[in-house]
Amino acid sequence: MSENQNVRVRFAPSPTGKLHVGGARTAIYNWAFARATGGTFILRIDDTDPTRSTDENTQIILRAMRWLGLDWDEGPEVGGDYGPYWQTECLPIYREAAERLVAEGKAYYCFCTPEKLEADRKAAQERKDTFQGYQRTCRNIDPAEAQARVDAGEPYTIRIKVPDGRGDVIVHDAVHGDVTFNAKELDDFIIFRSDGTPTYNFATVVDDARMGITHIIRGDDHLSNTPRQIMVYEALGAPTPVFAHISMILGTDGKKLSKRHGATSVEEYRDAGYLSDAFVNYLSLLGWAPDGESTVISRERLASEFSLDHVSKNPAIMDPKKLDFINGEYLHAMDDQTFADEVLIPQLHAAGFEPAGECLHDAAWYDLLAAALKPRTTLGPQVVDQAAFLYEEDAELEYDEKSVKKWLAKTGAREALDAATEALAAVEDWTPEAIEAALDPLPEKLGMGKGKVFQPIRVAVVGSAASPGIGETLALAGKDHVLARIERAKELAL
RNA sequence: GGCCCGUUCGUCUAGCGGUUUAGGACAUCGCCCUCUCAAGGCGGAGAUCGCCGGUUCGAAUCCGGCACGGGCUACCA
Repeated sequence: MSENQNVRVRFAPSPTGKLHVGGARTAIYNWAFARATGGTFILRIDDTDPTRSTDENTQIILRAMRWLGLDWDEGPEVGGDYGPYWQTECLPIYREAAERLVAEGKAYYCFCTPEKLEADRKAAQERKDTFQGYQRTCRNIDPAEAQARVDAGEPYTIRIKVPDGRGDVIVHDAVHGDVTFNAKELDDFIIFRSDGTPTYNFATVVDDARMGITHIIRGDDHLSNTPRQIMVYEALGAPTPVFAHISMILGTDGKKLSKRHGATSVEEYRDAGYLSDAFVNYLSLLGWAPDGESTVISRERLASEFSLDHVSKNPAIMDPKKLDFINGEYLHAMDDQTFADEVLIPQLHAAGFEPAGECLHDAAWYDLLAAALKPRTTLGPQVVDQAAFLYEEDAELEYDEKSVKKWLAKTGAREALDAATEALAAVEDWTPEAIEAALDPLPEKLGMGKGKVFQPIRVAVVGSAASPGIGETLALAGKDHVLARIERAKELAL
């Protein structure tokens, strides 16, 4: 990747809402591309729309970026040599750039009212013109006259002047290849509104040029706007960057992602218990594949192997099942200690099983619980249901009806529980190994299958027929509780 | 209306004219392991590569048309 020594990329969200998964993936690709090429990753806040942009949203986005682990080299909080990194602070810069284009004859004042534009558009439609854009009414007004009208206080916008005979405008796109547009189809579009604010297509280009952005990785809804933006680069006399338009992320029904698909924002995934690494892993593979084989890709690998030519062109449907699988892979790869500290214990606190800031058991107990639950968990909060039986009062433990019917209310169950009581009461060192050593001889002694013996014990202690191994389960529950629960369950056993 | 983009198993994808009886992963199904539930191991099913033509000895791969989906065409971003 040494050919891209001076790569500068940017992620430029508008703080008009939370960071959604599509935006997150765009951010990830920009970040990964910068890291893989040894370039610079810039974060810029595109808040030109003051009515919809809020500071709160900005904070949410910054928080999401940090959670995702996408560190930026320039931007809010870290600064940089190409500031400001907030568009609202750049208004004079845009103004100056636009005025300069007018002075150079590359842009012009337009005095058409919205009503006139609307009427023109309608007329073009009725005439069935292939071109339905701006009719260039004000393009040839004498500059001196235009200036006089501006000075007189007449409302105006500023339009870019698409050069006559510009011919084909070619967008060099790293994922789509060269995409050709005919300049004749391009509007003399507005770069400055009558209220004195710049339009998006102008402001971004001014900033991207000013910041020396070399590659623009963004959603492919911008592809059609790109030739317009190229007109601005050319008017500004700035080099045009390489573009990379990435596809959309869709919901499971193949439609645009929306609330009815469940979680759409990064923070919702964080709150649901997904691991940052797993989430980034999943999202990066949604539209990019290093080799077609790998499913679990470390952040390090992403940051060293990411390349634009392996980005796919077609929209991707979000698959929650695969996200869960990958999250599980990361969970299972943790050591027990880490799983206990970062997943298990926080979840127990969140569930209210243990009082905030306090641990009811010793470290060894949590490690044992972690070891027992880790392979059974693909998403953090799942440990809550699995551990719930450990936090019930013995007398209030609820029995799952089906499990009782299948294992307790059966002949032989009573016999098994009696034998268990005797064997377990004699266990001195209450560890999984010792418990299993005590229980192991029972099936043969009683002449029953292992299930016939162990399942009634399990249901008695857990309340249901599913739990980790019997040794671990009983060890975690504690000797006194186990014996009490078995005693209580005998009433249900035949 | 015009312009632009996209289309490989249910899903994410590999594939860049012959090595492809189209590979992997998730999901699904079955088997093994087993005291249950998971995890893990093994295996199965699943794609006439959107459709129709063309180029070629040979096409998922190149070209054209069509269909379907999406985007832009705003004093939204």
